[in-house]
Amino acid sequence: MVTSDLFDATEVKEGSTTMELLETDGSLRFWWYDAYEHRERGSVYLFGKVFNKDNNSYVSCCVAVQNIERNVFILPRNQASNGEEIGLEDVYGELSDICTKNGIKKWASKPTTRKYAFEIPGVPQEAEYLKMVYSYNEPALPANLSGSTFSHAFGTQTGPLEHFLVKRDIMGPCWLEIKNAKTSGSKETWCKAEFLVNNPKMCNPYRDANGNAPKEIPPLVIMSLSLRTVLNKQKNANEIVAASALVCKNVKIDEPTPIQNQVKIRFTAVRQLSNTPFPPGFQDALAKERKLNNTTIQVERTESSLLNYLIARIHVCDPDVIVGHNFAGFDLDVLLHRMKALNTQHWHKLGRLKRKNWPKLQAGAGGARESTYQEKMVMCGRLVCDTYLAAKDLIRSKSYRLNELAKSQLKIEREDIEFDKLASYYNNSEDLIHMVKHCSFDAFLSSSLMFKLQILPLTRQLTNLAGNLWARTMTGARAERNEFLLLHEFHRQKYICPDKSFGIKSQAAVEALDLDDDDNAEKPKTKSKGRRKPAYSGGLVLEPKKGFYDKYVVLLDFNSLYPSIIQEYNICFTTVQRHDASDEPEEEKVPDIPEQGMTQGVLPRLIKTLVERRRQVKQLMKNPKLGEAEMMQLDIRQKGLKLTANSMYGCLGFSHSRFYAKPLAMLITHKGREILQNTVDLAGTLDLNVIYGDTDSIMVYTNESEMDKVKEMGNLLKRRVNQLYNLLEIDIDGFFKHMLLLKKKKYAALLVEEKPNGELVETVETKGLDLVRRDWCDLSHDVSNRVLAAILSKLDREEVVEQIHAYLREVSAEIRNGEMPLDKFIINKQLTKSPEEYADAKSQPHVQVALRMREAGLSVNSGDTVPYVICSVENMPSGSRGFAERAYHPNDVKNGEKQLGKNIEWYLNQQVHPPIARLCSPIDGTDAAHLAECLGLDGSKFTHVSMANGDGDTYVTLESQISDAERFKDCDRLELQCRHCNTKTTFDGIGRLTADDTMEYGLSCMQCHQDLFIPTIRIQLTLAIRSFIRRYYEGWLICDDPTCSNRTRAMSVFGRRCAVNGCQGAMSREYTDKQLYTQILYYSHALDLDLTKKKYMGTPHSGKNIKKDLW
RNA sequence: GUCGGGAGCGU
DNA sequence: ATTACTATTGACGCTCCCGAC
Ligand SMILES: [Mg+2]
Ligand SMILES: [Mg+2]
Repeated sequence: MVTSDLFDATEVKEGSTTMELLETDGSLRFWWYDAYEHRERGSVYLFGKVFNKDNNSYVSCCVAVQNIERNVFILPRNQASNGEEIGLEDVYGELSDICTKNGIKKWASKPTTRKYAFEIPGVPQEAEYLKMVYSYNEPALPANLSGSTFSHAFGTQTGPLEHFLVKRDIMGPCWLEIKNAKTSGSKETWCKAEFLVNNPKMCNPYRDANGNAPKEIPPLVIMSLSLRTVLNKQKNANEIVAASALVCKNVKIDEPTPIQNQVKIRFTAVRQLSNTPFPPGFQDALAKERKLNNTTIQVERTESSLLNYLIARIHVCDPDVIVGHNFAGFDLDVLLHRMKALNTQHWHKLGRLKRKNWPKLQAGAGGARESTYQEKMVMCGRLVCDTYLAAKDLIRSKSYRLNELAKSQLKIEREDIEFDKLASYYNNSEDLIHMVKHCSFDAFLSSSLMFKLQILPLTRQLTNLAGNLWARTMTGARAERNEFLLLHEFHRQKYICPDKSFGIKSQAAVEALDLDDDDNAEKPKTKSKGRRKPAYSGGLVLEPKKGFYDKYVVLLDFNSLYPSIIQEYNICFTTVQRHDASDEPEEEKVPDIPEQGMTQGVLPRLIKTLVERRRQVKQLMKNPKLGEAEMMQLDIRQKGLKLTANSMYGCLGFSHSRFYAKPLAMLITHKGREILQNTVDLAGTLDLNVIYGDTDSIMVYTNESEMDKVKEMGNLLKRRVNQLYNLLEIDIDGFFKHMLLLKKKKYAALLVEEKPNGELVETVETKGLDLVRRDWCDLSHDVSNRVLAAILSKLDREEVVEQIHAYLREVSAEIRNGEMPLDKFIINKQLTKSPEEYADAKSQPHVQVALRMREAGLSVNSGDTVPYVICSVENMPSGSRGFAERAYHPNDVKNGEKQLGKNIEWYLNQQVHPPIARLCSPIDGTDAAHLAECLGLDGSKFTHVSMANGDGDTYVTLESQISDAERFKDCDRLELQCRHCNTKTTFDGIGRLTADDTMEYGLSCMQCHQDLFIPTIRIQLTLAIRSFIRRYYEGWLICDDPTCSNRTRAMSVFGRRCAVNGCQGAMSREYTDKQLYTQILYYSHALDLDLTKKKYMGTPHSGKNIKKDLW
């Protein structure tokens, strides 16, 4: 081993007691993964593992780094108010006074050059600062400090941990080489080994002889916890009745070892309920169970003894990671509440730092909501891996309860025990055993989930990229990760970074306040719940050409658009000029892109390295000889790099970020819109039919069925687009054989992929439809899926409609017969606040159900998904108070307490029909009314399309599906007067069938067969079109009730309701926009040369592009 | 139709 | 000597449902 020769064994004097832990040169090699800062003392406790050579195993270890010093950068003013020059001595003088006033006794300073590129106006790009160094033992300088000789003081609030990590360039969990580590006299932690370092510079990331960081990391001890509680209503406390743990002693997180192959230990502790003895036969049943499953089941009399047992086991196992489903939102707070109430000794063994004082706990029974910051701090030294939080971050699911995740991720059925009835399990021994096993099983499930979702490797990767705390990555703090990444990078480049703003107003807060003052009368900034009103405009979404496409659509998509824009245009804090001195009022102006020759900014370079590293990793992954473990490691790396690059943009626009830079975010989205629009325009010039596009993608309808031609068209556009940019790249993302495009962000398509062997594989891709949303029940999903499958199939359109109708009749009968299980009727909705915080709870089913659950003693918090079923209640209290009153929890319905029945008609009307109607809206041959009838519903509520379809949506209909004769049968023919014979005849288009069944082409009079004069045609056509447009805008409305003959142009105040007394009909346009569209389309077709050519495969004798002339 | 409230998909 | 404290939210764009008026 090569060591730095500056510090060698001579420096290490003590260590005889820890000889087995130190290296031969006396240094300590330590893999750290968590830290705790002691702000006032300027010390940081690093937690991690060291190798114990005595018994060849790793032990937990803490290194307390002391004497971390504050660094404050003082920016001198150019001139004093009296115009005199200011020297650093003047600044020093004023600073001395300020220090005395603030009680700072010892400090040092020296001039230092630093750069600045952030949002505080008036700070020069580069300047000589007075760098002030002093101990954290001394008081902090006030935030936003300034004086007569200096304008700013940076870094006054920076804590020791951030300072240490940034200065030492420590990027997440890694091996550290610690010199001069001393064994600490007093044990401050529960770690097996403990050291002190009195100089932070003694801690450095360990590099091997080649200057690389070692790849291997120590195995971790992972403990999964699961609790069972009973709500004591008198004391309003969740009391613990059982606790289970599953410990994996030797987890190599970089290897994909499934949980089955891990070395595991299990134990469970269960106690009596109050002072009632266990049910008869329980001890015998336990003995049997222990033998059968070879597990430890500890029986305790009281909650207090149960907790003592648990804490003791935790201490012995000394886990590095604690796993639990909703551990941070429930178990942790409950444990702390109970240990405090029962005065449990050594409660702080839950974490690894010894404590004298209790943190402030959450109000309430315990486990009511996410743990407080201080509560989480108790855990320091042990990482908390909350599978509930992680799952929310990593996957989309209908619900994030353990049941659902076990089923979808692990393919394991978990029994749904109703925790509000937990006490009843104490009635007999079988039930109690069952409950104990269930508790233990949950510990297993949540560990399994952790392994399956690869939570530890992924979060570690992200942490290593950003250089923050692993424990923070695990709680999901995305913005903070990004801050650390930038903090590290800008510090390396000798920039002064923006300070974290606490109470004081940040740039963003000031801005927000200004806005509020300006238009106070306007609507509040928050549109709904926590979601704010947008601060600037985002991606461009093209108006879709709605309809069904039965030939190939090509999807092209820019590869990570926003990161690429940052690189392409060199967008960075350091490059974009944005302190607009000229124009004060127009704050919303998008800044200009930096000049071409400007040196590459920090941000673009950062992104570039991320992208390049990802490319390398993906290259490595192509190696077929890779083992499973290596493949997994590479894939995690690749994912982490992508996530990190992509999150950069979002954080620029985040108003609470330290690196908030709205102008940069605005510039990026502005360029994004510009790029997409340019792409659309370019496609237009290539005669490609762009049917849709969203932010970074466009879809082109090829009107081709042959893959080769389709590819050719896609590649043509791809080539032409990519010529325009240096780095930015568009790529073909897929080919859709059929596609149903309903609305912006809502479509389904048949994706065709070519396998390496040339075989074509079709998969259905569904975006945004009700099908993919959890707030529609499975019944709705199932029916929609079937209908969608029919629509996307290659069947004749008529057959499709027939099939759909038949299926709907069949399924509605099935539903009415009660053949559907209850599960199919469950609707899931998330709570975005605590249930009692809803102002209008009465009209919201999920809130109603949540409140009822809470009343039953269940924990329901903000962020939980609430399942409910809409029932038909026989004796509704006077006045139908809305459907929310009829919402019940599925368990209540199952138990049949109040004889609840699913409200079949409600489901058919509200859950099945609307999504189906939306899916079928572009499909000819059916409509909402018809679909309703098939479902056995009252179809008359829906306007018949034959009468009027005033919805305003026009659909692309397929030339191949409908003959022109059919489509244009209701259109008025074009009447043209001939200059030669002066007769007015009906002109049937430039290609037409004459009476003797022969084809006739060209612009000639039907009577005298002389050529028609083009300007006359133009005038007559214009007049005709105008008359139709006028007819449309006259806006005659008719009632759709056949018995009512109301025809009016007056728009009712009741919207579409018919104004005639007693009439229940709805008003709709007599002449609809669809009719107008079809009419104009007819004229266009009648005179379109290309279409006529295609249609009749002939050669017209008059060869001019008539269409262009006329329009 | 408007406003308000509530869902959560999309990029 | 002890204690308290923030406060923890990536962005924007686009439907869809309920209710009152
Ligand atoms: Mg993309
Ligand atoms: Mg895309």
